[in-house]
Amino acid sequence: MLDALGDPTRRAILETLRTGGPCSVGVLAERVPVSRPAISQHLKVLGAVGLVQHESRGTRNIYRVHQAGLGELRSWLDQFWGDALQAYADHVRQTEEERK
Amino acid sequence: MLDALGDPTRRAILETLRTGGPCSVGVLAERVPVSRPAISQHLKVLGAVGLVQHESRGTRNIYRVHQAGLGELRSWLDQFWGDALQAYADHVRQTEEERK
DNA sequence: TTGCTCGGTTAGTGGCAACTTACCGTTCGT
DNA sequence: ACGAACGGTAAGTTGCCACTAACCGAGCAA
Repeated sequence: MLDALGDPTRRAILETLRTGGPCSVGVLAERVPVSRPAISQHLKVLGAVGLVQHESRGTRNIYRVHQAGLGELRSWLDQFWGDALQAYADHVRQTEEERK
Repeated sequence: MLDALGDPTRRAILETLRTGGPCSVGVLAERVPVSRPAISQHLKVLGAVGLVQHESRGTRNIYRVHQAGLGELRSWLDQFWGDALQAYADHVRQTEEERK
């Protein structure tokens, strides 16, 4: 998930799909400065983690961003946020007690 | 930001700081299966993007997760989410009109 | 069917980044 | 002041991954 978002090219693909709406692989290859096979490989990765969804229309595949992956990221972030605050509070309390 | 979160070892460091609370570099090196210099380098990266904060206490540096970076990630995610929905709605409306 | 376009797959290469080893500055205890 | 512990930095190596070139299958039009 975060591994998928770690690559700048994959983020550029997502950005293109976000701002321009769903489009085909060929169009993506025109807008993102890498070859078409590279686009395919990145779309495979993005699809595996649920960040992208595709729909066959004739010979061309239309890709769009998929909210499922974004939702997973959001819940992960919320959990991380809460736990970090909790752990920090615990740590403060613990060091307070050690000071006594 | 997302580049920093793209590395598994860095996520392990954050996970350790999250669950165990703030701790020193040496302790982190014990809990995460990499050498101490590697920990230092990763902490440098995490600190550069505001995901981690450190505080010198004697010779040892205590690191903890910093909410600033998490907040930035959250706002980015929220914006991305909204724009994706908007772009999708636009695309649906556009294809509807093309169908006529 | 034949030709054409679109796109996924494979093989191979190059570059980057994560890791370790060695070194050095800093700070505390004795 | 001396030694030890802690941690950041430099240099060097290795492994992985992003990329391209070449190939192949699938669907549409003539």
